[in-house]
Amino acid sequence: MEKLDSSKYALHAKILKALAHPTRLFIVDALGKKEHCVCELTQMIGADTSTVSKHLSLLKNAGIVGIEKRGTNVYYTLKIPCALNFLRCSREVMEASLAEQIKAIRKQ
Amino acid sequence: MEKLDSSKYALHAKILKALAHPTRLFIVDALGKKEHCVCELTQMIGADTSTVSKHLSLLKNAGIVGIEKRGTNVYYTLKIPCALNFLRCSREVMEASLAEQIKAIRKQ
DNA sequence: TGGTTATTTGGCAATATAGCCAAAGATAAA
DNA sequence: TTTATCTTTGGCTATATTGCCAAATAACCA
Repeated sequence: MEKLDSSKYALHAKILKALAHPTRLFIVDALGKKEHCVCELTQMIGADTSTVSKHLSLLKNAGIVGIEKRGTNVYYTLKIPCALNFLRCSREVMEASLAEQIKAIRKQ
Repeated sequence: MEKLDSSKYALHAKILKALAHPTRLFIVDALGKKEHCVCELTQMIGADTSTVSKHLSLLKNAGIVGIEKRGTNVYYTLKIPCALNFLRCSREVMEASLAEQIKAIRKQ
């Protein structure tokens, strides 16, 4: 096992942190189906454009999404399809976790 | 696709957030090999016991680890082995991301 | 019981994050 | 150039997170 202070864990954490927000998960999910410009995503999400833009910039920084400018629009694409496996996997974690919590509640 | 305000994304994000810290990734990695008590993890990590305990409690809350008390020790175990697939997957994301960044630097 | 070790919890300060508004940049059309 | 649209950035406040110390709790042993 690598040492804690090695960069491995920090880099891992950075990727996970980038994905660890409901809005950003929604964005990754949407981009997994097709590219979208900021204005489309803004409408789907229903937040301020600047807020959505900042989420996108965060995802771009983590290398998860990429951009393509066309006219005045900026289209975002999912660069790492593996991120979707991530989500599938996290669903399993989530469901196992929920099942456990339900069991715990019933025990009371 | 589900709506943004559905609980799906929030629950996903909660799991990811729980994993999104270098120390907690280290812990999950370590517990993937064998159970450990708090004192062992504390020594490996080199932080205050209370800090490690709080990280563990956070992971427990997310349903990722479980505990077994033996004597005065509390042994933590990885409850969701899928979390390790997570890490493998995130490694791919990370490596793809790094490769991209290196490419970007060379372009300058 | 009292003492010892292991763990958790409360409290605090430093730092990071999220989301809004307003302003600045960028691009295209008139 | 002016205008309009799309996007990003700066600034701000509210909130959350992290990590340490100190104190409380738990379990065992003498």
